[in-house]
Amino acid sequence: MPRRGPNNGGDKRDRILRAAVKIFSRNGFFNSKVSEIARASGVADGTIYLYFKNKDDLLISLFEEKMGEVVADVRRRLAAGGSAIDKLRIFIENHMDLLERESGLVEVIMVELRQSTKFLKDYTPVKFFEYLEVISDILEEGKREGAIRPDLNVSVARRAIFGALDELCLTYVLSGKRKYHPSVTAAEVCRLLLEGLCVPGADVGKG
Amino acid sequence: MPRRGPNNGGDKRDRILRAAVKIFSRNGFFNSKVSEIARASGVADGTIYLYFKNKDDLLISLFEEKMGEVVADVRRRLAAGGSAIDKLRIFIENHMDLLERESGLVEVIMVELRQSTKFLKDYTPVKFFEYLEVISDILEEGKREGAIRPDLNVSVARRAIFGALDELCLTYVLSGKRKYHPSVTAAEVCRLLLEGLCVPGADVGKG
DNA sequence: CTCCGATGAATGAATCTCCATTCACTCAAG
DNA sequence: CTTGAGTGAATGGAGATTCATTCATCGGAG
Repeated sequence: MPRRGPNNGGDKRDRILRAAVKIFSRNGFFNSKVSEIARASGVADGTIYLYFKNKDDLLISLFEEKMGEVVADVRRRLAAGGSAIDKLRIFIENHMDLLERESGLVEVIMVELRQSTKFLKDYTPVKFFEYLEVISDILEEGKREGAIRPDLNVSVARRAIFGALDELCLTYVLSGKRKYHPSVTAAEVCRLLLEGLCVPGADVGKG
Repeated sequence: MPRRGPNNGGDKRDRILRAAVKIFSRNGFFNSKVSEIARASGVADGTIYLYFKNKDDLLISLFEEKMGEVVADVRRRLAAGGSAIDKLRIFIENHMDLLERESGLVEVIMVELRQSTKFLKDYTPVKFFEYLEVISDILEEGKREGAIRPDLNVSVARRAIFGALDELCLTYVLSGKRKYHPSVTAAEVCRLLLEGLCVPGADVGKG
């Protein structure tokens, strides 16, 4: 009884997505076979095409749906309140911590999103932009509170912050997760971003 | 006379590499055909295999040799002297400026290097590490001069700096080079890195 | 209640396309 | 004549996608 019948339990689509995360993160999109994903999700090759238009669509759905969960989750954590600086800290810690909770997903996003954003025609990474929005929101709030420089260019800063975190996650993953534990790194980056590289009060030659 | 004969002028290998940069940056590694690169470099398909072991090797050679030139070039610019802070500024401006001078190369490195570092067995991006070394050297020098916080974790900071720059370059490229001119962005990032996000003297709640 | 045809989810072998790589051959130069 | 760089058509393998087929389930008829 548990094997056949239409839409056996309704979890097939999700099983496929989860398997895709695993396979894509292990081999990369181009080196992953649809048949591998089928095997890993306990489904026939053809079944994947009942739920996704094609291999590209599988990857895009993965980005949007899983990234959507990540955005919703971090928004929930931030809603708890606190100052903008607190929130930035929470955001950063949460980002680095994703590596432990959802390492496969983070790896796929880090490594494949660029490729896809650049080469897949008519794909806009909507949920990824939302993630960047979360950073903007925090920075703007910080300005209002007077904690963050009012002349900060938020749209450059949010990219810089994301880029820094992303690169550090990548380092962690590529090192076989041996160097720089996420929580240690998070603290270090927080300080770098908040205080900068210089010794307090040093003349930096503005301009 | 100019068409036939062994190693016609000795520039074939370089023509192939240059064409590869163009094609890979346009289509991505996996969507590029070896025959396209052959056509673009005015060479037969088989000729490519006289100079490179296979398609992967072509990409790796491209990374190492072109990146090597980039490293040598930035080192030359930095040798001029100045304070560590000046040098960091030069480094950042140079990095962002590469997008104008060598956009194809920068795009290939940004988009393909991650894939390759992660999935190509036994490939260590030596020249890329050297590029990171350049940042470390500047930061260490800054510590010695007393301009940079002595407790800064250099190996986290250099990755964060690279990541920030890389992401900003990517944004510029993906926006069709319409948003955030490199030189403007460079100035903004410099300030972010040197002074941080906060208003001077603000309490950040260290620890 | 039982039987039967309709439905459509699921399957996975077969197909179809694509492309990296090879290699038998060409020919300029020494 | 010999050498070997260069060629590009042919090959072989891979893997995305298709589709004819299977079978659990369901609803209506008897």
